[in-house]
Amino acid sequence: MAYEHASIERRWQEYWDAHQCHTPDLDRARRPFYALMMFPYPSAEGLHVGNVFAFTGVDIQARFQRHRGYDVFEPIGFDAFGIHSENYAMKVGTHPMRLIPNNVANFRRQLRQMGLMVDWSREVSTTEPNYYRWTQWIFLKLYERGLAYRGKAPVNWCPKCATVIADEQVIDGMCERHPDTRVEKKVMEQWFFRITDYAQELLDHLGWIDWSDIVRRAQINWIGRSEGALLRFPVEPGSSSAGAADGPIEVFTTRPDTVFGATYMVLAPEHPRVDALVTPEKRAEVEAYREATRRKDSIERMDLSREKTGVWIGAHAINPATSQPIPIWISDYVLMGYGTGAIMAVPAHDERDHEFARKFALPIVEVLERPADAPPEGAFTSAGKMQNSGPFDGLESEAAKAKITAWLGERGLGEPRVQFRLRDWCISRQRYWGPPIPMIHCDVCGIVPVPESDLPVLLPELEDFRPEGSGQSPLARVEAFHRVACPKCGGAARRDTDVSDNFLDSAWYFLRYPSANDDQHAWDPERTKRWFPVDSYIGGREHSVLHLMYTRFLCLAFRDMGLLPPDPEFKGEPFKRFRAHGLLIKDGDKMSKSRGNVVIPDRYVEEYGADTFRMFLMFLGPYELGGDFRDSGIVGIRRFLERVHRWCTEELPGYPEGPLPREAEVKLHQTIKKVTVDLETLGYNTAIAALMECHNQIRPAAVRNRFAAESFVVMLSPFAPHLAEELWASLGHAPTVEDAPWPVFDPALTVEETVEIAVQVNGKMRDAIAISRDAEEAEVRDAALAREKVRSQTAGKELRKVIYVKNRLINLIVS
RNA sequence: GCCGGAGUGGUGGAAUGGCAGACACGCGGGACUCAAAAUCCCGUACGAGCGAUCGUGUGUGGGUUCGAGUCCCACCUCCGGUACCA
Repeated sequence: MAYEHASIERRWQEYWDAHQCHTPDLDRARRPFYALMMFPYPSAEGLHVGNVFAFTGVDIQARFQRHRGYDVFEPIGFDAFGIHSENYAMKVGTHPMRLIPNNVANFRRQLRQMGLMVDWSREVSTTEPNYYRWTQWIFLKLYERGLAYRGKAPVNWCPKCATVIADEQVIDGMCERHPDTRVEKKVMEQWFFRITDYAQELLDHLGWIDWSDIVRRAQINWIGRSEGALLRFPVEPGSSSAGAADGPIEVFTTRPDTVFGATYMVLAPEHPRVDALVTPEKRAEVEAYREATRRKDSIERMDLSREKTGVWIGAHAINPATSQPIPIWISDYVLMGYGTGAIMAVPAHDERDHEFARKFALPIVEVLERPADAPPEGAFTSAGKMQNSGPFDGLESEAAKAKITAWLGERGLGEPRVQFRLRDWCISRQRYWGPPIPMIHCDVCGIVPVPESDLPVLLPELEDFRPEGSGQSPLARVEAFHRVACPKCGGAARRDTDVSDNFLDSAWYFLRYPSANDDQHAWDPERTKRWFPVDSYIGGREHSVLHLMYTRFLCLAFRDMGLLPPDPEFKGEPFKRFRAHGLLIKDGDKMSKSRGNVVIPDRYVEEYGADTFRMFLMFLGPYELGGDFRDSGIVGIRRFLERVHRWCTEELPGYPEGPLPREAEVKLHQTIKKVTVDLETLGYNTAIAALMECHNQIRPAAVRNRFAAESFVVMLSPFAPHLAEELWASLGHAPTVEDAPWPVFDPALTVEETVEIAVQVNGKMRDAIAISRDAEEAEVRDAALAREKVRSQTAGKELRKVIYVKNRLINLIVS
């Protein structure tokens, strides 16, 4: 009987559904294991093989744990809010409310045909009111806690998206979604979440959480902690009468040791003090520069090769160390968004300041001795011995940092300071396709949250949902939505017409899954206690800093609000283990819609079956590195599964029952060991290779051995679940193979009785000898020396030394 | 610039410092067949040789070691991330 994948896969998918095989009892599970895959973003093109690659890796993990006796919960949902969907809807001219259900249905069909062990009874969808009411509820909770605030800030504005986008969505100054569109700066009033309150804790936890190293590093860099000092530079009295009265200008520096070399200061053009500090005769020039900066888009501003520009604003500050007046400049190389938006410029010891000073002929004072081996020109940016620094001359600069900070501190001119690169999370989006922000603006009462009992704030159906480009959300055009009575005073008020960032939708979805059908809570406390944190989360490294950081932040905040149980072990971290999988490469390029090289799985599933396709994707390369997708190899997997099928269903019944030959038995036990380890470490490609090797060896033995056949089928099951069910039944078992325990190997049977030992002469391979296991050196040496090939190499020479690695190799050193 | 990752046969890729190329694809040969497909078997890094065999070989150049794809140093190339962060 041929391997007919279509009927086999249909049969078992129907069986799983009919018997609810993948719907664990969430309240009574004794050994819960939460296997999470990343929320798919259903697009019209449907699922592509990149998604399948990702999900299959999760499913294999889930099935493996199920065989190990865990109650596995593997949920899925759809993340269909957001700018991607909205832009696509505009492109095809269909309303997202009508478009999304079709896309989701198509996605669901494709996912089902892959044979994932997904609990379809707990599917969630971010665009459903019963989901986004809780997204809005989270907003309210953060607001209550003081973690949501309204701020005016220069934000990234994409003219094509016609909305504000996050820093993280700006790629090289271009919009993430429109690589040809430069992102502009625009000052707007926005909602922010105070993720920076958690900067230190988010950083600390990265020291111990079990996550892919690459993601931990990316987050560490993103948080960007740096230690230094906050220094105060008084404005020179008289140089700017209006500006001096507002107190000193604060700067952040990591090099307080070089403060004696600060010969000028630079403020960001947007710095709020500029207006008051500028002298009348300089005002016109300064205004012109500030206007030019405003118009400059971020790509221009970030271009490092560009020559430095700037304007002296006419005023002076006092260097707090030297008490000398230094000029105050503005320049766009100082960013308002980092530190205080102002710097002390030390041209001798900072490359940027050096370049600027050269251009504008500002004084350069070296306050560190330049070692003889350092280049004589340019800024000297390393540590060194202090000079021209008054009482600190001769000190090592590293040691001087704290001393100078303390010395300035005595006069109230400085203090130690830790600065983070991480910024608060801008939540507002001036778009249509997202959950409305549940806030009301009242002229009398100010900002008033929507009462919880009024949630959800439904997103109105709006035929023309295009953004205007004015910065106003399309929702502002809907009078019935916009105008509302103030919940506090009852007077006329206005709803916030922005929607929240799509990253908020996906920052808590895994909390919703176990409580997907709960109308009373966002997440049921008892269930959450049992299923949180998530045991295994596997996803793309493109989410290293955005999704994964926001998610961690929310969970730490929920923990502090008492919305999540205290957790001394994982300290509120949502994912016990996170692993980043690799990307699929196609024709030397990463597979993506924008490159137009995506591959759709349907054709392959139809022709070869889901099992073959799953296994093929896992065989392409190391799961955590990704692989090169070329379909030429898929027949290899197909042939393998056909052989296994034939072996189980046709050959085994005719074979005599009996033990495997020793060699095959050893191979079997070695394979169990190897596959077990490989599944734990996501080494799927080598696990498959090991199964093939094993099969190639036990099949020719031509015996019917229960343990061998059953072990093999169970090990195959995470990769090829439908076929494994079929074979499990053919071996005489009742369904389902998922309940079969993972095979256990006998360590004594993982080692051969005789081993082949490599023989080297002077480090060069010359021969190999078979000898009994754990043989003593003398025995191996004598055997080696007796070999013809060895003799020809050692003839007439003296044996100087023997290096023997048991069961591996012997190296004879002769002279 | 900085931080990661990767460079191994015709191809995808294997290799706790110990026989480089497992496992596959492809290719060559054979069996079966009237023939083909499918299947099965054998071979397949490169060079020299009829051959046994010998030599060379994991991006480049050095080094450590009895022994290096693996460790160290200095480079080159590709991919990803990030960037006037003071």
